[in-house]
Amino acid sequence: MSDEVCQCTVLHQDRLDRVQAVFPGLEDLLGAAEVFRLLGDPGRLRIIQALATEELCVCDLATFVGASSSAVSHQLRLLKQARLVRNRREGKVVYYRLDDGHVTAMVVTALDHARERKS
Amino acid sequence: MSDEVCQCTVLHQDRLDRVQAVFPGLEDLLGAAEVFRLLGDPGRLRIIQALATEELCVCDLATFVGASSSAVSHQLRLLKQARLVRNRREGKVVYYRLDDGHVTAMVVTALDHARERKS
DNA sequence: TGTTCATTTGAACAACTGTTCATATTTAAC
DNA sequence: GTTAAATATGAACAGTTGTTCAAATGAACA
Repeated sequence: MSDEVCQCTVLHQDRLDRVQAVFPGLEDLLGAAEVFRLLGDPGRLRIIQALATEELCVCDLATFVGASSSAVSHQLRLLKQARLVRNRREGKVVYYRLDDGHVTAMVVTALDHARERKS
Repeated sequence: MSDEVCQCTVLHQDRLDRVQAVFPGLEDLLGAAEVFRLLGDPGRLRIIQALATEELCVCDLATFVGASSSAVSHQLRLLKQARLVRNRREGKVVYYRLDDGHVTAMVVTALDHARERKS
């Protein structure tokens, strides 16, 4: 987005003031956007949804979403960086699970929205 | 993602069966992913966050996020298609607001996550 | 040590996304 | 009708993203 400003005369400055007053920190907002961005890919969301039910290894996930383990591993790395998933190693196998309940809550809400607003 | 399958011998078929059992419809999952994708852009999320507080017109939003009204209008069209925002026209001005409470709930949760997991 | 398997990582490439710019609408006021 | 203002839309372009492919870890076991 650029820094261009429209030359409207009907700007509602009072409303913008109220919006500014409750605006979260920019850092937090960017963090939230990053979480949403990661959940916004169908493949990753399928991974997340699977992990909401069971702890699974990379191979399980690759089979489940029908992708290469390399692709899944790349995605899991991103999800881990954003603290959406945790992992533990057991021998050669690495198991992944959701990091906390925030993710599940958001997925449930998004599914509700999608179901109610079906066109 | 391709259709490649890994040749693991330690697949946990029982776990995958349980995951499959509770899996939502593919259509719903794609809808949820689309919602997340739209929330995943910082500019759009800022728009959403502003609309969570006040009903605003395109010019207000353009000023607030520091973008052209054209750019904002493009984004609002996407948000409207996904039923995330509604609009009403009053003369030359079009006012936008959130469509329902789902969005606010997800944003609050994502902000919580971002705040708790700050590295 | 050498081998095998699960996973990870890096680079490159195709596909997608958001902005810009120019051009339409739509409505109100003259 | 004309003009002006707010918003919308289409095409094109730059930046980003996800996958693939090849190569590299890390761990068990003979």
